[in-house]
Amino acid sequence: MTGQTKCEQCPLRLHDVFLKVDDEQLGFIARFKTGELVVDPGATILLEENNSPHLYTILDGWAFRHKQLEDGRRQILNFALPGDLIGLQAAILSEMQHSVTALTRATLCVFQRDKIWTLFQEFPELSFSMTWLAAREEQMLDGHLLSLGQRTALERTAYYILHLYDRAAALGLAGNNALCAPFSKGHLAEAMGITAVHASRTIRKLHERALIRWTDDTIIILDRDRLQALASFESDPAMRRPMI
Amino acid sequence: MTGQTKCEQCPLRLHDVFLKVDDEQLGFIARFKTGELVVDPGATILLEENNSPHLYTILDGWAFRHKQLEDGRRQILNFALPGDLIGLQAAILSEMQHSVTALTRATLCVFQRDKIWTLFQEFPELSFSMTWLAAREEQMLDGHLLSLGQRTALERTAYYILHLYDRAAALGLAGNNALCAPFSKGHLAEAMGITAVHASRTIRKLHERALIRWTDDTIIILDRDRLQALASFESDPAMRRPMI
DNA sequence: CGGCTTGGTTAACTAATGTTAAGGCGGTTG
DNA sequence: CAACCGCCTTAACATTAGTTAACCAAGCCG
Repeated sequence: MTGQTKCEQCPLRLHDVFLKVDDEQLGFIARFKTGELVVDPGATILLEENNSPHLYTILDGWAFRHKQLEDGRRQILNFALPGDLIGLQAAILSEMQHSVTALTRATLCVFQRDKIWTLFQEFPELSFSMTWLAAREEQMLDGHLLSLGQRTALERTAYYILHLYDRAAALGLAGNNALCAPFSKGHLAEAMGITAVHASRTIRKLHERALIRWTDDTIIILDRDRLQALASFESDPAMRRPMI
Repeated sequence: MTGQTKCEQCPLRLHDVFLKVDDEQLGFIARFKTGELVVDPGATILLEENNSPHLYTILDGWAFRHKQLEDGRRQILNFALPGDLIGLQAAILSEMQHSVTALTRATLCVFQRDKIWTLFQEFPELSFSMTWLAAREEQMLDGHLLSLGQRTALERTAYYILHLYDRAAALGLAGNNALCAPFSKGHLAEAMGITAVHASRTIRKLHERALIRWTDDTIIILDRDRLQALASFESDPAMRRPMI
């Protein structure tokens, strides 16, 4: 492993949301990791159709997965935070049907896709973790699908803010009802499947109802109970999770 | 294995969309399978919150995954066809956040969730297959998310019909541009996140433009090219896939 | 047979969301 | 400093989709 951050001293892994791995697994991960990638905000990490030989774990920073129609309409599928695995579809299905773009300056651990088979053969725990991560992404997408299909723009906005707040908070990136948002309102609109104009109207409504305050790059949840009720949001039980 | 269909003589597995497995793996699958479940149309296979000890593969019939808001608004997340794995989220994350309901009379292979760990330890190929299936479901959800977020009701309808036609056709359940649809227009509406009334209007428009014909339970694609263009649908490359 | 339910259709009307356009504000750059 | 750009906001207006309600047809059941 050639990157600057040694897996054995990974600062992210110290966080207690992540399950501990034994030394043997950690050793494999260290060998699996072939480098580190640092990207600027807005940089493309993975491009649809463009079959990348890499698999990544976000070590630091935010990114987002997105997909577009021929005419340019774009949908943000999900945001990706530290600890999230990126490029699994390409690695497993050998076909990437979406792109990934960095939202902030981000650091990524780079894994060689062709070693993934060794992982499955020699490390059942890590194979399980990989499936776990895929199943969890699926679960998040299920939630977003419910949101896009059934919630109104107002409910959707409330839901999405809570969703992101909770994910960030689990990593210590948000707390005290304050989320330092690295994304623009336009990004949020794209994730919710509404126009930026309508997102603006909708966010204003949440302000007027004194549910949130969004100034500069910080979203403050003023009344979580009412926000949750509006969104009919159910927070995920706190749960430790694997990280590769 | 106690079910009526022996894995070694599984009729579904004969289909050439499915990758062949060696005898050792097949033997494990046979032991992993603890029974067979036959359900009537409309029967609940898995219920949200209700932590089931089972994992299923659809052997025959159609089902759908869905999720609802407190007030009853319901979203169909995806349809499930023969060969699809059901309940992976519950098995891996020990938490089911959606329900699964049979659309037709369906036969399911029942697997014991607690044996899944043995699978990961002893059968790397099958572990890989499990991740493959999870990644593929994720990919389909990505597609639906793009659809709900960005396509109009008309485009979405065109997209969804093509999506289901292709999935069914890969299994020999559709062909010659005819799909024998086991779902109602209302189901399709729920999958697309529009009301049944609006779905009716939308389907009528597709009729008027001579793109499809939907009589009784059969959807006929009259002009695939134009339908694809309308939806800006890109068909998936034909690909063999694993089945457990 | 007759009434009931389910799924579907249609129309008229209402509400939600998209579109277009104009302008503001902060940051950057020549 | 001025010009410009990205991001956001607002308003007026257009379009899409949701709601309600009436009606049909088919299947089912007492």
